[in-house]
Amino acid sequence: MTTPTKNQKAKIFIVDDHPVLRQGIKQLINIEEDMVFSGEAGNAKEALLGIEKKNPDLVIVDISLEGTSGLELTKSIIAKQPKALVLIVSMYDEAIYVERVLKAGAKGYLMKREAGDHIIKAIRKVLAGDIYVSEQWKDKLMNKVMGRGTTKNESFTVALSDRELEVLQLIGQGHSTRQIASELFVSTKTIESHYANIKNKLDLKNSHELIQYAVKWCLSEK
Amino acid sequence: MTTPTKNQKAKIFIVDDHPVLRQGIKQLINIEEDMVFSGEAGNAKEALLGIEKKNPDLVIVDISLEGTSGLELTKSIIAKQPKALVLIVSMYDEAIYVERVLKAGAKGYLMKREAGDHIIKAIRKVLAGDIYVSEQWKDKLMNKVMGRGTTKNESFTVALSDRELEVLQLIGQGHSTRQIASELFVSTKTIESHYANIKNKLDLKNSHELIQYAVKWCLSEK
DNA sequence: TTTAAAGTAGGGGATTCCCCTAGAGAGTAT
DNA sequence: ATACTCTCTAGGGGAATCCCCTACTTTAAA
Repeated sequence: MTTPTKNQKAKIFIVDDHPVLRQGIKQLINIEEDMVFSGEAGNAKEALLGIEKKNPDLVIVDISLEGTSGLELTKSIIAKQPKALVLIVSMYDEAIYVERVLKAGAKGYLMKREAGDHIIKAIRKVLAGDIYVSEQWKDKLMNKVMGRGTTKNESFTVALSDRELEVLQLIGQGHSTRQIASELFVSTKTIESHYANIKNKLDLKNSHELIQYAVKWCLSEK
Repeated sequence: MTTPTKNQKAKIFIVDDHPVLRQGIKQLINIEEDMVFSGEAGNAKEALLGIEKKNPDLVIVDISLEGTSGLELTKSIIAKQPKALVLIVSMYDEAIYVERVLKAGAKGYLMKREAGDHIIKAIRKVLAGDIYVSEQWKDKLMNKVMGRGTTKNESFTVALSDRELEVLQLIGQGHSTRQIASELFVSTKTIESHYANIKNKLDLKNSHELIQYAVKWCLSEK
């Protein structure tokens, strides 16, 4: 991957299994003067081949590819080209993905629902060497990083305690408060406390959001 | 809604909350000589206003709109204009949706993953007064209609009603009972009833299992 | 026409949620 | 050593919900 000079257009490669969406992004990119559509792929295999061939400046990757996920593809790309610029697009607006994606080495996370000019903005920001995340997540991620006070910002994954992690897993498996309490041989009140602490740490509004988070977390750990 | 004469281009209206996707479809339509992009909307409310104003020949509706679902929007459109031509596009590849959508009055069901020329093909078919469904679903739907007497429910979610499915989705998105009730303008008691019915139909023991199921189902693409 | 299903909603007791406070023990910084 | 922080534990109490009922209306099917 080469850095484009000021007179060269940045070459953008798109990996998404929705042809129409590729078309839409392609159009948006080619309207701009400082970037140009370089190639596309509908799955991870084609993507790795195409990227090697076209040597783009930035790769846009859909996180929910069929077969190999966008997350895995990102890791593969970064493994081959540590300096590669990967911008993830996703249907999901979930912190769980934002964090994982950035940890995997991607330089940005963008929701498909966001308007077209956001995509261009995100591309420019990543090309400039910055990290792009939506405004709404910037705050949340900041809170998470800052909230731990002195601890180093090596990871976004919040420092849940062992016990909290254990409870989170059981929640994700669909167990009720009472069930969890009896499985861990403690009071339901204790589990309620863990609920509250986890919710605070993860910045979740209510127990439904917690369960949602827990289920997603359990699924993504596989 | 007026039928276009042979010399008039068919006006196509797009409802989708992904701007990039609208852009992509718009491009594909405007390439063709017998159709033209007429207008767009990102949600149900804008859609109903825009459709009334632009009076398009065909409306493309994304099934997974935020707020009012594409299914509900389709029903509203058909209620206002029984002869309206609605083509549903979806990220999802589920029989439940195909059936539901056609029962709601839509004239076609198309997956976003399908290539661009399929969309044009689908639009032409619907404009001609036919029903469009993907080849793979044609057979399945036929089998279902034919052999309805003998075969039982092969899929769990098939048994859920429209409303129940809507509630399941909102649960999967992490909304609370109260939230869902106010979003759907009904009593919390009604939502509780839906909870109970869904649990029975899906054979789930408690609400935590229901939430777990809902989240997984939402993630695995409705 | 009868039957069934869907959508609505209420009663009422059991349970859980969600805001507090709080103590014991482990680890850490000054 | 002392003070401070974090973890794990658990309770009080009111609000919310769950979960078992019943029940009415409307629409669809047999």
